[in-house]
Amino acid sequence: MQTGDQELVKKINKSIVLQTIQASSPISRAQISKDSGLNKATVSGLVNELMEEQFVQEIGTGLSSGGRKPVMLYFNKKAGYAIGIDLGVNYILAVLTDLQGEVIEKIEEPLENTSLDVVLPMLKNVVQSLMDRKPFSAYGVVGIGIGVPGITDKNGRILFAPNLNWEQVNLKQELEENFQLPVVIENEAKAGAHGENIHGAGKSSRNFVYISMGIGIGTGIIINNQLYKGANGIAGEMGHFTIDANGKKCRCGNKGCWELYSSESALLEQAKSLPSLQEREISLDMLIQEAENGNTEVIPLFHRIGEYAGIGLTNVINTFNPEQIIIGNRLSKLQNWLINPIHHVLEQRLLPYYYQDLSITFSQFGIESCALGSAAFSVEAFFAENKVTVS
Amino acid sequence: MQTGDQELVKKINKSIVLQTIQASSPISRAQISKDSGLNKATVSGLVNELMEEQFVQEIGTGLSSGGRKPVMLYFNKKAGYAIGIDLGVNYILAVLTDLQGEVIEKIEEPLENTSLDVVLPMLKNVVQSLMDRKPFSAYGVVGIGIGVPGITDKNGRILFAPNLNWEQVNLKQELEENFQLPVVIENEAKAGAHGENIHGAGKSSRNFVYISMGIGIGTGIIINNQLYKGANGIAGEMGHFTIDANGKKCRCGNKGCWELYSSESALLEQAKSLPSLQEREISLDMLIQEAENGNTEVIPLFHRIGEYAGIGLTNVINTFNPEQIIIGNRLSKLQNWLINPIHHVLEQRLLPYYYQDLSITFSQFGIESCALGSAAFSVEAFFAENKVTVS
DNA sequence: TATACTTTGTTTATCGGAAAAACAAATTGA
DNA sequence: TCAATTTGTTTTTCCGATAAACAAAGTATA
Repeated sequence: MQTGDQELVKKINKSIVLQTIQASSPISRAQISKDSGLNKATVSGLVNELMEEQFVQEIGTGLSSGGRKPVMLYFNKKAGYAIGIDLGVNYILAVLTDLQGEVIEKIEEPLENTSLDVVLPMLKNVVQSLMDRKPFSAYGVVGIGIGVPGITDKNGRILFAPNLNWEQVNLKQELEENFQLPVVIENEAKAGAHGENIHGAGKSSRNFVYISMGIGIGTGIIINNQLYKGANGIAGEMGHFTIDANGKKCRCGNKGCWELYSSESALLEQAKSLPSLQEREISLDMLIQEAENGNTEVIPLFHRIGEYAGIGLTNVINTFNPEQIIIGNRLSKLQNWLINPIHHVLEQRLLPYYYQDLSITFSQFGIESCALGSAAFSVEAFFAENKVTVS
Repeated sequence: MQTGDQELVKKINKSIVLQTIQASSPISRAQISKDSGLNKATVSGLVNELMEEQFVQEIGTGLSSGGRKPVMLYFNKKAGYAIGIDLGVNYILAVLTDLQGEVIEKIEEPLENTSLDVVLPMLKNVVQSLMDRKPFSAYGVVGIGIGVPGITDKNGRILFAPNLNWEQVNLKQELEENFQLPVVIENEAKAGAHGENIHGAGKSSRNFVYISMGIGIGTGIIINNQLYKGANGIAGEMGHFTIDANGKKCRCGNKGCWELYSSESALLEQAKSLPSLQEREISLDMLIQEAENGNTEVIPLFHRIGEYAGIGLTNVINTFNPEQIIIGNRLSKLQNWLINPIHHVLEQRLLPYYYQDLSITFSQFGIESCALGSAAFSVEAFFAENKVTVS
């Protein structure tokens, strides 16, 4: 049981100080004291510790406001680095970020074969390349985070990833042994949600749902600035809720799942039967091209996808009453065609109390949310080790 | 911002001590120390304060385990009382409970007219009757909690209660002025969920969803032993998620809402067209009677309601990955007819990872969950005032 | 029956950390 | 030049948890 003692108090306050600096740097000790409510002396002491630990540095003096000039502090985001990877179904996107989540290096590789024998060596290569390119720093690379398109348990085991055709894969152990670094494995949508929460469109919301619209639909639920994982860590499979009780059979066992009507798969499937696209190679980018050229079959198709997105979102919103919905992953490219049908459906189907304070946003990072969120998981694990929490 | 200081430490530890006593009374100071990890001296001090505040009392000595006999402590649940009310669509159920949630007095009255002019005086009467019957105690009645069938905002305002035909009602203010006691207003399903979490079937789960199957379907979401309310306090309207995108129009604006297929309304509506029940007054109790007598039209109807309950539950489970689902309110009386169809549908539609550790339970209190949960809200608010938290 | 050992609960001493107060340093403005 | 102000450190005080010592009350055993 977690009891209260001085250590806990210090951890709480040290976190407050560090977070204040991160959020408002450059900032003086005096200002931190005013913002946080902590005593000046307390702030001074904690700042000194953080400086010894290399997490905070003095940058010089600021402007006087009628007295002694303040010494400005900033968060030393270059004290260490993290690696974040989005293991997609047909690509690997890997980034090296600093402690603030800024991308320093980036590697993107296509994935033609998803068998573990192929993917694992590729992953190791990619990680090694990024490690080799890291700048010198106090703590070096502090961890590796990976977002995967499937459900994972609390120990980082991949239970089931249908689109990769994986079952029961212990990627975490494999990589930890190889690199001697802590590895975090999480579902791709959960990682994306976290990425948006820490660095992206969800920075100012405490309660939102991130909808990853890719090959399928995954979701990440942020409650009180924390990722909700559920009892076994597999909450958020809202792509598989029924929106048509007697609809098409889904691979998951259910019928009429949302993602059968509103996802990249659904889009490509439906595009196949458009007369104007017969005998052509169909891809997302190609459809976008067609729409931009004014193809009068593709545009209504996009609208229909948007309407079904709205129907699913109605469920999400009735369930969570979020401040915000963030739509990410590949279909966020369709933003311009989706946004109106979505709003139209929501206006029709939602009670006004749910709709009035709600904002529907598209991902700031497009496809990078997942890799950034994964890197952020590693950064947090590192800080937690150091008796500080950031988020 | 909530900073860490000694006061916080004390509050945390005092809560731990009180909760340990509540959970394991009778218990000695030494045992509390072992269970909680707090030092003996710390426990002694905090227990003394709790005794001064009348929340804890010594009951005598226990058995020796080879040394000095322990002094046994218990939670003085009679130090105060709370009033909890379930404002149903056609009844008012009010209870007077002790601080542990044990029912001391109970009043149930039918409600023929839901206009505020009728309901408000009745409510006041019922509360006054319970107040008059309260035993003598240190703190008296500490608060009033009310569960209502509608959505409420964070200030206890009833925004919209379609079945009562209420909009924008400030019940809280009205009653607080009348009784000079703190009043908590909450949605009926949220209160029920809380009741089950504190005292009922959900006592041993940290993550569960309570499904209130009454005239409609409401839900209460418990995450980490806490009620999730959403951004505006109106999360959990899962009775209104679409399970048939092009289905019947619902009063909420949406189409194909779950509660149109699996609720008391849906049941009664469908029962009307059964040949064997023509020209008869149809009610829930009457249908149960028929089913018990082996009516071969009613039993399949119950099964169908169960199947649709299962379809909705699939969505709930894919979303939350809960440890437990608790089904309460009036349709919990149909437990014996619903449970098999529900399990059958879940087995078919859920991935095994969601199903394997999940338990589907029916409410321990039947219809009383809401009143008990409402009373519990008041008790907690009272303790929070006293620098202690219980839950 | 005496004595050694255990367990319980209180008292005392110590320690860590926050806050308040005092102070030193740096700057502005009159 | 000096008063007023702001910043940041040092000193003192206070609070609460913990550890250690102790007192009280029991059991077990020779």
